[in-house]
Amino acid sequence: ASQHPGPNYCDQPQQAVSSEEGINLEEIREFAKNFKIRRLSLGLTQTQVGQALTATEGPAYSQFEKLDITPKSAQKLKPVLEKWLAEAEHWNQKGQQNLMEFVGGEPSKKRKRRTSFTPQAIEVLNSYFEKNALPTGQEITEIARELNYDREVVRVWFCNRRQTLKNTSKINVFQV
Amino acid sequence: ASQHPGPNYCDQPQQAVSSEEGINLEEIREFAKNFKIRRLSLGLTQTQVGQALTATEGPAYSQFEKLDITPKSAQKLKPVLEKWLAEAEHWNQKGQQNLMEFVGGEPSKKRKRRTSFTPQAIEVLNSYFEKNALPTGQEITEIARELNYDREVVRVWFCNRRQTLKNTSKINVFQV
DNA sequence: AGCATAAATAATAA
DNA sequence: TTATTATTTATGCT
Repeated sequence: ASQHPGPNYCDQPQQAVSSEEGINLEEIREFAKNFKIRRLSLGLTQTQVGQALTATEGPAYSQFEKLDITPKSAQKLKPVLEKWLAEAEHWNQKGQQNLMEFVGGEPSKKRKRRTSFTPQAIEVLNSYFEKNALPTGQEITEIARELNYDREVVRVWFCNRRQTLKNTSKINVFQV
Repeated sequence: ASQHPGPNYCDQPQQAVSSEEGINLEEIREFAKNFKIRRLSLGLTQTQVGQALTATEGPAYSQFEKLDITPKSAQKLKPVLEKWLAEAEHWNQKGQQNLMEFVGGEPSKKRKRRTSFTPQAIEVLNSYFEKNALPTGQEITEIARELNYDREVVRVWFCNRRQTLKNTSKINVFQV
């Protein structure tokens, strides 16, 4: 029977999976149930919580809204939810206004939208890279200004460029 | 009849024709499909076309191929795309250099040939993956050597394998 | 003719 | 910096 014990793309989610990897689904379900009760006590809807969390924690947690999530993410999410809820309860004690403010108005730190460089920009970046793969902060700033891209985006581009160069070069200098 | 659920790039809205405004959606779909084929024949990426068009015509092309666009904009965009593409093809006839100049970028560097793993190799990879979805660099190197594949290819395989696992194996942990 | 997934690369975590 | 994730692109296949 042990032909393809592996992760199963095609099947419906099963009940008792994933005790592998040390993730305790039962525990997570228990937590979720409890979480719901406490959420309802605060008079919050799933949507409210989901949106608040997405705002503060980024889209990685957006699945919460859909209640559709992998065991792994669930594991990661649990402490975050716990902390968030505790905080919410704390504010609630000081009055519902405070709670609503906490839920409602956070600055959003979603994941940055993936920027796509124009072919021209890439050409320029590459020519700089050839000359110097490790530009100083000053140089980065200048390149960014020349290309009219955000400085941070340019900096990251150089990081990634070095990385892929390392990954793809056939001679693996760093291997033992 | 259990179908695989798979990533849910959910269904297209099934409006047949928005006949009110005399816009023929079917025709637009047809055009988009055709456009993609011609674009690929030129060796151009969506990004390249998008950027070139954004430069000359302003934004909102990228949504076009995905048909993620209102019928109205699509209608407006169609002739623009048609004209641009025809022109691109024209330049291409005079040599790829001309095309690239027209588009505005560097000559297309070819992408790595898609490697196809033998079923045996996949079996081995999967068995490794089951035991450990996150092998160290050292382990990757060894697996690659054992299977006689390029190390980078094996590394990427693990990346993608994690990715699809995450995308496909969702359970409703928060189910009540 | 569409799908599965290999490849590429921007963003983020550690 | 290195390692990994997230997102996009496009190729090889049926």
